[in-house]
Amino acid sequence: MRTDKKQAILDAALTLFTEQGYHATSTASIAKAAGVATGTLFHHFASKDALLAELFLTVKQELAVEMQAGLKSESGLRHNAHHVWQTGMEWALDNPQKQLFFQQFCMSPALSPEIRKMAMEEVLGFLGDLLLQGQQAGEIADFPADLMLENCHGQFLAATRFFLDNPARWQQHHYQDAAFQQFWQSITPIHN
Amino acid sequence: MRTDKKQAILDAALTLFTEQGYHATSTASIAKAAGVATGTLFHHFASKDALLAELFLTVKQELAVEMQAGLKSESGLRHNAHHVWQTGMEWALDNPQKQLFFQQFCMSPALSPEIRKMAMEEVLGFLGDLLLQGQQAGEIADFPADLMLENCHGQFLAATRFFLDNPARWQQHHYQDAAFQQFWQSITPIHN
Amino acid sequence: MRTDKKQAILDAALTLFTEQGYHATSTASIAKAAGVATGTLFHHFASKDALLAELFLTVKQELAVEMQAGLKSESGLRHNAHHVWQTGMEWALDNPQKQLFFQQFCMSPALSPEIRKMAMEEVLGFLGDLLLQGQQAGEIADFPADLMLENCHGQFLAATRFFLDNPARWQQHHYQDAAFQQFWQSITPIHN
Amino acid sequence: MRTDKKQAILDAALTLFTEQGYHATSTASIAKAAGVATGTLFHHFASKDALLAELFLTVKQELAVEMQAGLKSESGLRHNAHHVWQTGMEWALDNPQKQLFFQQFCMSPALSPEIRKMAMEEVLGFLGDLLLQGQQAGEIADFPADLMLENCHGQFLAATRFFLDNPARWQQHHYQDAAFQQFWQSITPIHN
DNA sequence: TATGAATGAGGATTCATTCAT
DNA sequence: CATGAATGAATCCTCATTCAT
Repeated sequence: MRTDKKQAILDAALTLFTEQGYHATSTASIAKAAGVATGTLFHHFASKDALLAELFLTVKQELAVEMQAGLKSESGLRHNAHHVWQTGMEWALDNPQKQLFFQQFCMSPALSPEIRKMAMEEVLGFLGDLLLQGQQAGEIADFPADLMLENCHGQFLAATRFFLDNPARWQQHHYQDAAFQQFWQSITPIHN
Repeated sequence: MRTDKKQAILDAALTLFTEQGYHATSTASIAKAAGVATGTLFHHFASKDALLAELFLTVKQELAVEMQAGLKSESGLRHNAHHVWQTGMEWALDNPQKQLFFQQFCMSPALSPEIRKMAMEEVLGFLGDLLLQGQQAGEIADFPADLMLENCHGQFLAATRFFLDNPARWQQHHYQDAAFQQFWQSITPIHN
Repeated sequence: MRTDKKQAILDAALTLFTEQGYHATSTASIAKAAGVATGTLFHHFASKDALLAELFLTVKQELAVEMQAGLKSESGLRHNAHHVWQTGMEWALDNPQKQLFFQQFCMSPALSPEIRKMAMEEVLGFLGDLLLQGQQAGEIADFPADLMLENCHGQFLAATRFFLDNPARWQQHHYQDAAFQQFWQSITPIHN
Repeated sequence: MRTDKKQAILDAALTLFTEQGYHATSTASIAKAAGVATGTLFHHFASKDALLAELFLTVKQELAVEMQAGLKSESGLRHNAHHVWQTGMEWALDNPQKQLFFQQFCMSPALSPEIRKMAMEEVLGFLGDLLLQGQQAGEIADFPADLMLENCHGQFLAATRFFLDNPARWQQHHYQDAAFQQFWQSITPIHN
């Protein structure tokens, strides 16, 4: 009951920001959609910017938690990589709103660079570790880690974009497999 | 002399939209930065939206022209792929403003979907042809073409993002090579 | 303990109203500065207006009490006049916050005219009596009483304003003397 | 025609600020009273604060010009002093709105200290010169100049306050005379 | 008494667009 | 073509006040 209205505001903002964009969404419309008064929004968030920032961090954290959940250190690297990729894709397809939100705002100047960086490190941090372990084990190609990380991120965004635009394809196994296969090939050493 | 002011407006808009975002940039500030009166902007563009659309198409076309310039049908596929990739990267690094602009607006709801689609097909069209030829020749992996195209786009965006953020890396050959290598591995058949 | 919080609110309001003005000071900021919850303010005062009114009357009364304290009917008029002037000045300099508050609000439309008039008569009432006695004794010039009263008030405000702006001057005796001397000359019969 | 609307805004602001106070007057109401759109106000003034500042300086300058108009260096000091006092009083009574405005805002925190100081020096500057000349000629009492200036200002404010509150008194010559006489006595040496 | 979340009307300011010059 | 004053709807945010706890 304490966080009821605050959560309602976050939910409404997620939908509206994603559908209309940050600037095109008025705080009044968010409040209305959340079923609260305009003042209430500003009781919980210092400003519209602060609302966006908190929303972004919240969503990003949710994905991060999800992806790290089933990692097992005893499994092989390929297995773990596939698990992370698959979990991420499924989360994105189960939460299209959130993925579209993320897709849109991870490049937008509406979000302050600090928040963007903070959110990125939260998710990409553990991925970086995975890559490094793989390189040491010789299972991952020996490209510069920072470049690879950015590339992985780019492929993940592209894949979710594609399947969100063409949901029917997600049901076809060779599409699912191709998406991961392409990703995996790009980061593994050239033979095998 | 005829298009002097129009060009000045386009230039100013490019910079301001990129730095501040579409909605955060007022037409008045664009006019001021371009050294013209507020009214002048509306002599050359029907609306702010129209200005953005024209700017986006202009920039996109510039990149498309650049990338297709040196293609030679008699060269091998890998050669041509590398040429396209390299040309694209160099254009992006030579025109950071434009690349950042593109990066930002190709996902933004500020741009109408029609314009976005129009621009995309202009660039990705010829790339799609390239991929198809490659698959028929067995030089490109047999993944679904639409998925691959999206993935290529994603990797290109990721690479430019990386090198624009870390310009010094572009001078290091192993970074340049790794970027292309990762891309190339992801689309070629399993290396045996 | 009963009036602890009420007094804290009055104190905080005095400071904030003086520094920022009535309308620029929110009740929330007063409550915060007083260390109480927003609602508490409205348990002790019916409204923000009522808080200002009570504060004004309180401060004004304090000055009135101070000035009348040492009056002795057996002393000469000049002595008593000097006593009142000096006491008033000292109070103002010892309570700069309160004097500034008074200075600001005795002309402001934030205060209802009734409150203003009530407060004025409280202080100026006994001064009017003093002046009248002096005129009857031939020690005070024969100017219209109402005009003189306003003039005295104006000179008092001017003097406190001056010494509050230039505190160091108050240590110089010829400044202190000159202030009173100017006041005294203005109300005594032509010196022959 | 150029300054038509700007002047209308200044006029409307003068009336409304004086009657309701700065914060209690909305920019929308000023625009409405001036017969212009809300946006127009902000086309001519950067902010509500800037409008107040410009208004204050304008009004103050008008008084300053008026008071210095008929000064003649060949006239005696008393003559000039009376001229300045009388001119000031008449201006105040002819422009009650402006005098009330000034009365209210010369102490209000709504006005920035810099603007206040600037305005004061404009008016009080030449008065300071007059006083100094008088002291050198032995016609003005030898009180500290800065203190005297503040005192003169205070008496002027008090007198205009009185006559604006009691307009009928201004028709009675002994009231007019008494006001000046009190002022004059306060600044002249003790005998004569 | 005390609290502080909730309210929603109201306020300052911005901005795309128009139009008379 | 070019100008820039004018427009007024729309926006973000504030704030005095209430009330359930």
